This record gives sequence, structure tokens and C-alpha cells, in this order.
Amino acid sequence: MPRYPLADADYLEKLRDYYAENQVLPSYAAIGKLIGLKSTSSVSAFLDRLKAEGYVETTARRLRPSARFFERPLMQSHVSAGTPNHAYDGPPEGLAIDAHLVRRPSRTFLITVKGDSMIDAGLMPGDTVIVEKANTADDGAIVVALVDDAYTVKRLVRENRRFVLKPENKAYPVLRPDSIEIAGVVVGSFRKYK
Amino acid sequence: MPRYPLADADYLEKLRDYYAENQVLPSYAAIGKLIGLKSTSSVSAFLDRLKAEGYVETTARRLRPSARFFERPLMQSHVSAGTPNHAYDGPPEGLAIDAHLVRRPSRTFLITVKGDSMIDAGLMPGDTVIVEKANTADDGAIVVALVDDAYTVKRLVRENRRFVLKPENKAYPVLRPDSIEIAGVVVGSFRKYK
DNA sequence: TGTATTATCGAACAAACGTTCTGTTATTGT
DNA sequence: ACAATAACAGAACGTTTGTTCGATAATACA
Repeated sequence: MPRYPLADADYLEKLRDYYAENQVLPSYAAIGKLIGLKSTSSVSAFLDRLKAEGYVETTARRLRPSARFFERPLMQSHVSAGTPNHAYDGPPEGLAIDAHLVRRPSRTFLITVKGDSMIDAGLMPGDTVIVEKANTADDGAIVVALVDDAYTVKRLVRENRRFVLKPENKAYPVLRPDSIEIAGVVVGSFRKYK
Repeated sequence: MPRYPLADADYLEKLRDYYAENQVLPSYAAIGKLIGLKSTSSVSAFLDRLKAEGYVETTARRLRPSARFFERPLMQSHVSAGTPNHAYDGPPEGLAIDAHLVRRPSRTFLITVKGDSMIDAGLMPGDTVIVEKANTADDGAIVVALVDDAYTVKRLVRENRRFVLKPENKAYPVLRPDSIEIAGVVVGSFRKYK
């Protein structure tokens, strides 16, 4: 009876699903069970192929996903959707949004945006902003600063020889405190509807 | 000479950073080296404490991060920051971004926003929108619809007896196609700076 | 101060790990 | 149809894994 082995691409998909669900890659034996190979040597050969193509790698004797492992078809709006199925057979379960937005967990915290002072920068009331702790920031960066004993999200802008905190809403005045204490730099934001 | 062992919280931060960088948790021996414990039995004890608090777990003999591992401290802006060092106020509320934004991974996909037609709703060009597949949507929901063979993000609005697609930007016209094919409902969005 | 408690080390251990080799079965090319 | 190639199974292997136990050092408590 002829067997029609799944292609490596299918194996890879199963691995991705597993990782999305468990945040860990299985052992060679478990990979074999997962994708239908009975010998760890076959798994080893398969993983060698994946390594060669840059999907996984071995660091310090541990198998880990590398960059290409997380590549996923991302749809673009205003792009032809002629191919009927591209929309729906996209990425496997589990979207690594967190990993995308958070680089250094230990230096990262979140702040909920209050008010509409940054609305022209696309930050609406209730949005959550991802902040990396820092004492300094570049000109033009959106920062979290300590003003009057409260955290506030504003754009840091150089004005002549000093820095000021500029709201992104013409209805609000530019803040020119004597000194600016920066709590962190905004590296991302997210919003949940409903 | 007295030693002041780092608290488990600090160990945990190091583990989180390691995971963010490597997408893998280290072996017990490597964890020891990472956080400064010389014996794997100490590491085992430390991990037992983390397991008890729900940060990690062991499935199929493999250590894996669990839900709390991905929680980030959440603060509120415009809230007094009088207490100089919130490190000691106990951890602030934690929020796991992925779990917060994605409820049903298998029905969820992402679309990059092109253009500024939804800018008054706080969706800027380049933002990524989180979409839950659906064929129908409520009046007022932001949806992804198929118009002229292309995906577009617009607000679904009832107009008399029919539905129309309304941009959130006065410079754009309301779309009134004969029939509207909805691909999904926008349940969230995120943005990465720089 | 003395006594419990906790954290850590060091060492021993069985189980599991991934690698490698050899032989077999499918698949491909001519 | 036959030979060459690729994929896989199976077994043997040295290494590393995480667990466990007893001993020691640090801390907390009375």
C-alpha cells in the first residue's frame, strides 16, 4: 500500500500549531508522534531540513523557533482578494501579538490613556499604551512623563534649547514644566472594542 | 558576609526576558546560571514556587510558561504617582495582551490598515486590526468587508432600510454597494512605534 | 539568645534527551 | 522495468535532563 507522506510544510504547520498552544516545542519523540514519524532519527532529519531553511535552530542544546517560524500571512486591506481562500486559511491559531509588541518584559509596563489629548496621534481615551522604562527619549517620541505627580502621555518635542510636552490635540496647551521627568517611552499601543 | 538573595520576582523578570529573547525557557542548569543559583535543586524549588503561583507549569515533562507569565503590569495615567517606588506597593494589576485581545484564535486574523479613511476612529495607516470572522455584524460595528474584490475596514451603519459602509474621515464618501459581504468584525487593534 | 524555618548547595540517580549508524521501504528518473 | 535517490524505522549511544535526599548556611521568631 503506497504511502503519501505529508510534506515538510505540513509538518511545520503542525509544529506551529503546537507551539501556539503550548509556547514550547515538543521533544523529538513528541514531534514524531505529532507529525506521524515513528523514529526520532526521522524527526532529526526533518528538523535538519527546517534548520537549513531557517525555521528553527538549536541554541545551547535546545531547539527553538527562529524568525521564520513566526512568519504568517498577514492580509492587507485595499488589496485584491481575488484568490478566494487567502483570507481564511491564513495563520494557525495563536497570534504572537505580545511578543511582537513587548521586547523587554522586565522594562515594560502598560498605561491606560485617559482623555483625548493625544487623539490626533491616534490614541483614544481607553487605549492602552505599551511603555518601555527609560529616563531619556528622542525628540519626537511619545513618552510617559511625570507631571504634577501624575503620569501623562505626551509627545516630547525640542523647542529651542529645551524640551516640552506636546499634546496631539490643538485644544490642549503645550506643557512647559521646569524639568521633565520621563518614566518611559511609548513603543506601542492597543485597543479593544466593545 | 551576609547575602541578600534576589526575590523570586526578580528571578521571574529574568526568566521573562530570556523567554522574550529566545522563545524558549532554559534548562534548570541554565536557569541557575541565569538567576544566580548554583544548584539545580534550588532552581527546582524556585520553579515550584512559580508553579504554585501560576506563572509556569510542566506539561509532558516540559517546562512551559502559563497565562500569568505573560501578564504585564498595568497602570493608569492621570493617577497620582505620589508613592515614589511602586515596586513595593505590590504588583499592579496584570494584563496579558494576547489573551486580552484574542478570544477565539481560530476565528481571528489580522489586517494591516492602509490609508487614512478610518482615522477619526483612531485607526492610522499601518495599524493592525484584529478581526473575528463573521458574516454579520451589529449596527455601528467596525467591520472588514469585501468591496470590489478588496478588503476594506469601515464602520457598518444602518441607513434607512439598508446598511452602508461609512469611513471615519469626512474626506471620504460613504460606500453604498448593492450588497455588503462582511469578512469579519474588528474586535481590537494595535500599533507598534518606530 | 536559642530554636524553627527557609533557602541553598552538592551529589546521586533514573528517565529522557537528541545524535548517529545501519538496514529497509518508497519514490523518482530513465 | 530497473537503478539511483530519498525518506524512514529501529536500535545503540553518551549526554543532559529534572527529581530527590541529606547537609549546611541564612533568616525569622520567640
